[in-house]
Amino acid sequence: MSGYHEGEHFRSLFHDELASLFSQRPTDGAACISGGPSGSDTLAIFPAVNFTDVLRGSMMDNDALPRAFGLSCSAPLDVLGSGGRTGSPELMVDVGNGSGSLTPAFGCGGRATTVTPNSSTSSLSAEAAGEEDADRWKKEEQQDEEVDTSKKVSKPRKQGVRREREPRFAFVTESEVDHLEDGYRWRKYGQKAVKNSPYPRSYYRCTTQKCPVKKKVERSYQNSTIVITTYEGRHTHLCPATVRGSTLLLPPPLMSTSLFQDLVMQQAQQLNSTANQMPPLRQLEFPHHGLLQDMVPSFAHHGQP
DNA sequence: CGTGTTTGACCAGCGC
DNA sequence: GCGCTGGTCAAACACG
Repeated sequence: MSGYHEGEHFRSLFHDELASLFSQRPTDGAACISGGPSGSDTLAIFPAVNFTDVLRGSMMDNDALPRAFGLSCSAPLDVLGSGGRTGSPELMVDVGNGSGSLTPAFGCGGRATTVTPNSSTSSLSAEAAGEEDADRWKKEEQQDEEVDTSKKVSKPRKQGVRREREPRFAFVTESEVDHLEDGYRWRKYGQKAVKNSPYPRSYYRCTTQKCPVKKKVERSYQNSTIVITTYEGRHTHLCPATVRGSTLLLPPPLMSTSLFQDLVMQQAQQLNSTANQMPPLRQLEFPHHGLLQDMVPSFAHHGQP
């Protein structure tokens, strides 16, 4: 779809932040989980927080995630779609500096982050493109209201049906593989060249019937080892990898990556939903890998509408 | 044959 | 109006 011109600004910020992130040298304060896709490690970067605390806290406290990203709890989250808008609300993380910059999420609040060779480094922006979408959707709303009387569309478009606002979450992963295994099955439906980037952007759709989730995968033009995965929407089904027995059957890297992404998405979605609607997730135990299995039953609940 | 990928065409929105 | 760009579609193709 169009209207992503604001996204160019976002992408610019995005890449700048990435560049600064990966140019930083390690210190303490960055939490991580090990294990990653395709045999590499995944580091989940959080600004000056301990991931264990994030997870533990998040299981018990809806403010944990925004705190983890250095967001003030007073105004960390702006749930769009509340202004009389229909459809699912958009989760937008206002990073709190008023500029829409991703600095707190990626800049680690002035702290550096460990990135080891051979490692895959992941960071998350819950609705990284929130601000752009806010504007875009306002426009779309206007267009929706104007309804297609003037549009000459060869293909029939749903009339009178408002597009639902899907939550979007961007993951930044350092990996040599473009399409990171995350436990879900995806069907590629498009690929486009990205402006100012030698790397194309791939479009994937969840293959599960009626599941609206899509994701975009592209590489950073500044650092070809960085893969930016943007998820849009929420799964209406269980993770196939989880359903197939248990994640214990998955190789550890896959397991942790999937669970990590699931976890963060879950958290973001949980933050996005009205409080207390979701069943409480079980407390996690970290960093014991084996205890990750305890997460599985909990995650079996998420993605449920 | 079912599933997934590739790829060119198409559409919509924006800026000039 | 035109060109550019992001996003999607769908036919052709590949593969197990």
